[in-house]
Amino acid sequence: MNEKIATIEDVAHHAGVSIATVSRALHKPNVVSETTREKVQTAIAATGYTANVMARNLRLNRSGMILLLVPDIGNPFFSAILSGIEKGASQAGYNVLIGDTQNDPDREATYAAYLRSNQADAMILLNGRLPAPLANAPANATPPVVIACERIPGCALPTVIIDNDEASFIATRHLSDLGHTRIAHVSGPSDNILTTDRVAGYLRALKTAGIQHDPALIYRGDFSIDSGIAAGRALLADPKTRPTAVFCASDGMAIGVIVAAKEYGLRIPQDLSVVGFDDIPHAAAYDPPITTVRQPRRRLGEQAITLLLERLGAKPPFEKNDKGPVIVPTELIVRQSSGPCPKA
Amino acid sequence: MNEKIATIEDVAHHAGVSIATVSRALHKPNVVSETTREKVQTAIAATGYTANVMARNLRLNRSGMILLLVPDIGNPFFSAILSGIEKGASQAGYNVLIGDTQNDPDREATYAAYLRSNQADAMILLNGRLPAPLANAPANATPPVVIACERIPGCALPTVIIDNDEASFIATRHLSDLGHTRIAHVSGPSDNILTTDRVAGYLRALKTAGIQHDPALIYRGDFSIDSGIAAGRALLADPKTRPTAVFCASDGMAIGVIVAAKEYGLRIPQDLSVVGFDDIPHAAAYDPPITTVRQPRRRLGEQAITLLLERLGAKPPFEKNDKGPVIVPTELIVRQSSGPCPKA
DNA sequence: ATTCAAAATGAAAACGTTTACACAAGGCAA
DNA sequence: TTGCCTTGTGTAAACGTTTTCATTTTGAAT
Repeated sequence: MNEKIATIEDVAHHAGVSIATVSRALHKPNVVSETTREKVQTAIAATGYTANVMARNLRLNRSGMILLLVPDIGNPFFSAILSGIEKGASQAGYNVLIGDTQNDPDREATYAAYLRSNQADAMILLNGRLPAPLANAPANATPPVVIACERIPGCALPTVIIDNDEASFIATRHLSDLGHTRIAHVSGPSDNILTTDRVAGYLRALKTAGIQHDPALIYRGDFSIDSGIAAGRALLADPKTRPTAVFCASDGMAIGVIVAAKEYGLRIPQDLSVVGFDDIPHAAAYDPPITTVRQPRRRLGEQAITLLLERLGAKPPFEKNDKGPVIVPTELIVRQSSGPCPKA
Repeated sequence: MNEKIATIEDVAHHAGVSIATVSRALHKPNVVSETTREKVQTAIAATGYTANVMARNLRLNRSGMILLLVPDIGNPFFSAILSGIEKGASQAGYNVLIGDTQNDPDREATYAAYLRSNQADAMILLNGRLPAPLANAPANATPPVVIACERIPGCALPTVIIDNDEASFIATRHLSDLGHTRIAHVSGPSDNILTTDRVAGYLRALKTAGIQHDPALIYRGDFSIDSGIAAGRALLADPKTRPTAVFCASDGMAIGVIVAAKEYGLRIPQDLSVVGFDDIPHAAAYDPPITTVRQPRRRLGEQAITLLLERLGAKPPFEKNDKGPVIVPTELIVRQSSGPCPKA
């Protein structure tokens, strides 16, 4: 019962063979004879040997790690995406290392350096920004990187996204179809590509419906409940200019708007229709249950890891998809927070 | 512009020194002369050298990884804990590798083997169960493992938890103080130590208040919204036996109970008081805002990583705590989902 | 028996570091 | 001058694997 951890040499010694044979017995069983294979197996059992992964990785010049860059791991929105990625990666024998960048470019750069220093074999970006070291990389050899969630304009790397413009269009059209003409939009931070796309879809739907766009009806939030409350208070304060419907770029903000609406004594959806985005679990259990755009988050993660594994030459665990940016479909889930426009 | 990644040897060559000197210039700057140090620095800049972390780790026999075992990474409850751990770990130069066990003992064992195979230096358990390889470990040398969230009875490893019994006691007492005598409890899965502790606190509070315990008023859920809805339907169906207050072991279940209560036309809190557990962000924005026990989740993560870094001999980034299981304080947040017992 | 291909094995190099040890140069006291 | 400590540097071993290449063993065909 020696405390020292057994190495391949201990196994070799114990089995009376060379370390090369032990290694082969493990990784190329067909090339080693039946009898020695058994000897090695018993020796492994006897010594309690576990391969030192670091030594192997050094030799093979790989790390078995996939680095996942997330702006904020504390944000539950990413949980399901994460889960999908982790599932696929672990099936392919990879581990997922999560890098919480906190939207700090320095931290992004630090993590991106993991690729160079062999700490990670590949990377998935959930943060919608190309880390500096990558942006400067030579164009001839594309790094093993996949972008998910937010497309990066002008970046040729494999990408998996939802069609934010279209999803936003459909959600807004749902409201105009209900007869609403004063439809507000609570968007995300202005430097966010999601915001741009969703605002575009919103405006397109207004135009299609022949509704004149009122710039005062767009409020910039940050996806949080609190910013939704602020948006609601701002948009609903004046009964004269008050919209009859609000389309929010996140469910959290939709909840916030409803909280604010109740402060003003407005009933949902009789006095005000509210539509969210994401379909987080709480959207269905809210009072009233929230009409929202469902984002297939786990699916998004699965597609991202699939793209990456393809790129790495491993066999992807999920169904493959065509070339070009992969677009996972969204779905408008109509619940009780949206209804016909009240008579004036 | 050679595509090959620069090694320490390239740097040494470029600077006209030995690789040993380069290594020393990086890690023991005071032992190398000013002039060579500069030569090395320029050589590093010229070659774009980044140390191969795997080679270093092999040599140093460490991995720089802290393995975090989570039952389900898709569950947002863990997000904030995660965030606290990640912050502390990265400050101490460690990376956090998240292992999603999906409550599968096999996966737990697989991940626990990372410790042996040098893929991880230490481990934090969020899943309330000791992986098999650890349970069989020799008692003399305790592995670098910290347990968080759920205590493991009879396990001497460093642990950081909340006082579930006491928190539950206080929440229940809050209801009895409001005059309620028929107080139901929606608990978690029965094999969960959290459940045991919270039920105990609930019963203790009833006893203290001189309330006769009715076993029919305990419902087993699984912390999810859906199980809360089921609990609410079961407990509230019969107006004759209906409780006037429900204490739930999670906010999700509290929301579920409220959803069910509204189905029966019950007003919260006039007809029914509901108290939750965790204080997730949505609890405050629900209608009505939910009275709940706040779990300092980020704090919990911080304490866990602190304990672990202490164990590893690194200097902990957060304030140290005394010996014994660390107990992070909870707080009863009284909002509008709980009120006086209605007159009969 | 002899020969030869096939099969199985071992010796040793390589992966890129860190560090113990040896050594050279320089300064200072005798 | 000699000796000796100090300071800086280089040489080479070590970390635990995988894999190339050479060598041995096997077994069948002559």
